[in-house]
Amino acid sequence: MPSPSPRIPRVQNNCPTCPWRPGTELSVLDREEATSLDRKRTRVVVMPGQYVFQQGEACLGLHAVAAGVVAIRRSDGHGNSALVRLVHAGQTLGYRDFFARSAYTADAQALTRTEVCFLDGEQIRCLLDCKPQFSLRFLERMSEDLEQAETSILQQTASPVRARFATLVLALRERYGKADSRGRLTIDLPMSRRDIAQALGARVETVVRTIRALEADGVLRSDGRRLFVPDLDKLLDEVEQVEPAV
Amino acid sequence: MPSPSPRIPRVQNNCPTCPWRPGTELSVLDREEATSLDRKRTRVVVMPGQYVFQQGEACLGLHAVAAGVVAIRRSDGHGNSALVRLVHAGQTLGYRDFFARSAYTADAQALTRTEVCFLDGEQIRCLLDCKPQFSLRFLERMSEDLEQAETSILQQTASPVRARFATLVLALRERYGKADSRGRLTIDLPMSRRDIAQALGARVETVVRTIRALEADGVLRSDGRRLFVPDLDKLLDEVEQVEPAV
DNA sequence: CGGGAGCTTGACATTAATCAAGATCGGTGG
DNA sequence: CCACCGATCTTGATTAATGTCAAGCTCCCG
Repeated sequence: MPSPSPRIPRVQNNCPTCPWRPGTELSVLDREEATSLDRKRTRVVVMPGQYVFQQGEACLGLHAVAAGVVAIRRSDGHGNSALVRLVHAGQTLGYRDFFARSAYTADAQALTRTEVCFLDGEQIRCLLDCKPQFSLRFLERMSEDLEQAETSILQQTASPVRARFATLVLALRERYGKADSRGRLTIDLPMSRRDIAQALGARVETVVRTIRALEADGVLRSDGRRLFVPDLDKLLDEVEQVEPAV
Repeated sequence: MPSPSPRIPRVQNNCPTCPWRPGTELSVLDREEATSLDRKRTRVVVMPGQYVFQQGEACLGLHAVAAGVVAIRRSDGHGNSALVRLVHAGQTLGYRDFFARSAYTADAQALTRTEVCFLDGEQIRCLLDCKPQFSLRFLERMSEDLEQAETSILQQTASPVRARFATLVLALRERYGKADSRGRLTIDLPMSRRDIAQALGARVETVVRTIRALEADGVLRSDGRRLFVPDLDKLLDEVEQVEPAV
């Protein structure tokens, strides 16, 4: 079933029984460990536009998204910023700077109403020390993120905005799309034009025009944040590059 | 010859006494552990242009660069590729796909004559399991790499090629530059124009013109792979963006 | 010497950014 | 309920940055 989080699961208010835990790095913890982690856990509700953390703040532990979507942004001092990644319900958040023992080097901004648990750093470090599999899970997780970051670097120079947009839509499909019986796809984008632009490394105007162009070519139709994709293959074609035959 | 790495240290042919080890993630190993790792260690010499590993190959362990420089490249199937990072003597190599338990997702190409040790995966996994600090060191290392990758994503859209080139040169300064008594800098780039272009996400022609422009503005002089920077401040200024006063 | 790879330059094409209005949407207070 | 407001989205005209294509050049290596 392709509907990962249309309705937000009722998240239990403690770690040992948290329905998200099996899917996270915390899955390797036993009940006792989860319980002790839970004791110092705190949870906050973050409204759209608000920040879970911001660049420069001290990183004192790990976050876990219980509901909602969070955008990770990097910005320089000149008003430029890039949306580096989305973090969804059921994922841990802000582990990078925690492991680097540095202050936050990115902003985490809620895109929707979001609930976030905060896990005490000292306890996490303790678990990292005595539970090798815990570290290993994070090594895997960070590998994925690094892999995606590198893909994104390559794509930014190798593909035009149009193809990058298509790639983004396809990536969002799994979480935010649903197909009808005829295979036609509806995708509710979790982000604004501005966010899309920052994720693609382009300007808002360029994103809008790109969407128009795709509409003109019958690849999709767009209504605000809702996209209709009548034929997935056409969208997939957009990702491909023109390559002269040998 | 432009002597890329001034003098290559005489690297001992075994892990426990390897002069590089203290600076790597392997520094947390005790003598015994290093010795056992050494038993299955192999070492190869890789000539410029040759690959330590290539995209798609199975990843069976870790590499460690004993001498030389290795470029990590990602490429798509259309002849595009990006140079995502350089790995220098004294650094481990290829850990990302090892932790992800996947085949290599990048190429590692020697830029100079390079010597590389290969460490058996099974032994590494064993150490990861019983030596928490070993994993932690890799978590730190990967954090840095991820941080740099994200910086690079931002920079690619936030700064023009000229500023990106200046940033690259400044990053290479520490390893490949030397200053004379008057603070004038000479930097021997370890890479070709093509490599520079791929690191900047630009075309070779654009890189050449950018260097010309910097010469015209007196920021540096260039002779093949050798750069002269008469005034470091001017180069630092190139990294800055124009920002209107408040 | 000769040949090829890497480097350089020029002319030109193209993508995407910039600047400048509008249009639309969503919330808020009258 | 409606009018207004700011934020977001859209569109058009223009420009700037970079890519593309096509030569020549240079240097190293056989």
